[in-house]
Amino acid sequence: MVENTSATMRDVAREAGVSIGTVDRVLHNRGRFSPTTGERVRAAAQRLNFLPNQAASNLKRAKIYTFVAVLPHPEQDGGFWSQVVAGVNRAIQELAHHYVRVQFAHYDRFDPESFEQIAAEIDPGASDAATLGIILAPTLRAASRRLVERYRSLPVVVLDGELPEADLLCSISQESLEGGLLAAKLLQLMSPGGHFASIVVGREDYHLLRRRAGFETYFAAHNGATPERIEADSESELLARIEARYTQAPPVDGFFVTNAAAHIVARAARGHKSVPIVGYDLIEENAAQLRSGELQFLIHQQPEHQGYQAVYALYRHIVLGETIEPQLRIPVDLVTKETLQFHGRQFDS
Amino acid sequence: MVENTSATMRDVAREAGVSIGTVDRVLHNRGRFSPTTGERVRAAAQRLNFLPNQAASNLKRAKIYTFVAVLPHPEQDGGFWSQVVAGVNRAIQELAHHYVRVQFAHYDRFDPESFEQIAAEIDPGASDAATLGIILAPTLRAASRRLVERYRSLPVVVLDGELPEADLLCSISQESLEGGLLAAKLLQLMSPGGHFASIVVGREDYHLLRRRAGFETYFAAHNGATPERIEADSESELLARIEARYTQAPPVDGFFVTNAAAHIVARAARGHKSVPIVGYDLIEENAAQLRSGELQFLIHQQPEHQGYQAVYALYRHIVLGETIEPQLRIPVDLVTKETLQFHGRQFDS
DNA sequence: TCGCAATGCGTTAACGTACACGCATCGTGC
DNA sequence: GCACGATGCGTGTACGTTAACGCATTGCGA
Repeated sequence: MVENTSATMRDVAREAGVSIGTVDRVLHNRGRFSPTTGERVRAAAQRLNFLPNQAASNLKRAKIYTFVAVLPHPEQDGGFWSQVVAGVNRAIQELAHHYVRVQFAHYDRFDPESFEQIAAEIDPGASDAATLGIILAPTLRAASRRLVERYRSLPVVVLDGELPEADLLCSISQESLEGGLLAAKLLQLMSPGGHFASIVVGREDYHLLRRRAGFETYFAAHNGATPERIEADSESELLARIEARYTQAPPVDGFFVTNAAAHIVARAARGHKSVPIVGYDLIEENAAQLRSGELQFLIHQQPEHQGYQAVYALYRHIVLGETIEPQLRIPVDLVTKETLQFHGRQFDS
Repeated sequence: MVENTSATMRDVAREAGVSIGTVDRVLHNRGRFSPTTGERVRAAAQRLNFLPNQAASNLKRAKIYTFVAVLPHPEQDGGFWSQVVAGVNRAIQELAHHYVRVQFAHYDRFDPESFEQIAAEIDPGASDAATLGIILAPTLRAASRRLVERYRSLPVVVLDGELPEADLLCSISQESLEGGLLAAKLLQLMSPGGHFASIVVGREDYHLLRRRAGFETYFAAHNGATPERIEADSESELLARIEARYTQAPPVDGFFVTNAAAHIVARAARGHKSVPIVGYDLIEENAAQLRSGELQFLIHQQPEHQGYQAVYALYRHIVLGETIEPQLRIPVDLVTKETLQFHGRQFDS
């Protein structure tokens, strides 16, 4: 399959008729060699298919790689972000001997000011403790864009969202359109011909708007219906809006909640005619309401996995120098009352 | 968070008042040290929270690790297994410099003889080329059990299935019950009160039987109905059985196909009244029928990811000496006609 | 008591790369 | 003709672990 015994610098040196010090300078482009020597060394490396041994290189360098994870406060969105943090921490554990350190910088998902503040604290300098890579949850679209722009030199991994037109190392996320399309199909199965509403909490979040777009696309293609839109800029505002909506006509036959706030919609629905709700994220409140039958379907987006993969993407790019796939698709993991039991002890009924 | 500068063997040696050679012998348990020294070294290691630096260890050892992947022929199950192979190959690529080699051993999923034959060829010896770990797809349950028993000394990673009562390093798989429960719920949404049938191709496959069990559990709990069972031992036999079934009463209102054979059921259904079909796996035929509307839902189980993770589980256990989670849950990734577009270029409509 | 084996433990040379040093050589300016 | 900087390249050591080697010390039977 793949040749296992790759050539070493010593081999290249012998092949090129120079010392391994020269090979090092040529391959790392740190001057002090003549053009002809450089050419000879590069040719030799090519010929022997030389690839540096990262283990050895790492061992010698023993430099500390600091990444920063820019995420909403862990307790926001019903603790959703703490699941991302857990995945980041698991990766840190595994990478304990690989000179990787991750700093957390948490902001308030509903306060762009707080984002700007922590963004300013990132140190992209050249010191030993300087930040070398960024993990970013782009719930605040404009501010996130500015962040990427500001630290243009640093690789950025975006998770749980998209940041179009930004220059990213990689984005890790579910396809937002996919979730919206699936939610639409499920709601239509549960209430054929019904009048539905999609809910976005935090208008700045591109990911949520795209989920809504997927949702609306489905109906546009299937029965030409236009679902209603409900928006809010905080969870308390959402609660009030849903309660108000219940007093108006026509009645809503089902809700698509584009983020973890489904439990709030279900709470507002208590005491009224029960309608199906499809939402996102396996946070505790949502799980409880799934179990009680107040929510029908949840789309889980494996936040733990996303956090874990984000750290590894940076690690593999920065430390190992590997090429990273620019997109990592997170599957649409559908959870119902019956399948909750397979999602970890904390949700066992 | 986590201390980054972990202690080295030299630190442990100083702390315990012995040489680093002794530390090595104690920590690797290769004799030639007194019980008291052993205790002192272990205590020192504990105190300093010593964890070996894998880069250094690997660098020195430079031994080749050979794994074997025991899988059905890639083209079986509509090419499903070639997707697993692709994931294995991706992992091999990434581990090119980490002294890992994987041999493929393919068997015929419907012929236990062929399994025994390749099983006999595994070399668990002590030579340099000896097999050090096994990746196994347990579609043939009894033979798989014998394989694990026979090479008891080797760690085994099972993927795309379960092998209860066997001593495994790790199993990577969707929860079979989960898929069955979800399929049942979807079919019931599509044909409320309908009469359904579950299909198992290859009675030896425990995974498929468990999926059926999940399916039947759902109905037992919800309306007390008992879905019908259809079985076959090859795809051609299945085709015949389904065609025959269409001539009998009562009509079936929906099929749950527990593996990739959904396209065969859909083919047999042509010309008859269309009923919903829920099946598994995003192979080409299934994707085409999903697009044409002959299949309604497919449960994708990320075969590529499973193959990739299987290699890494062995690598992390054998080469890095890490502790492996005994279960890796693969999410239930639900695909519909509308969301097919997000599953790679080959399925673009 | 001697001798040989077994046991206990320290020393040391790799593994492949990074990087600081330092020795030549050559060209240039005064 | 000498000093001096720039250029070219080799040497040596360090990173942390492994494992072979070999020097002590102890045990035990004769």
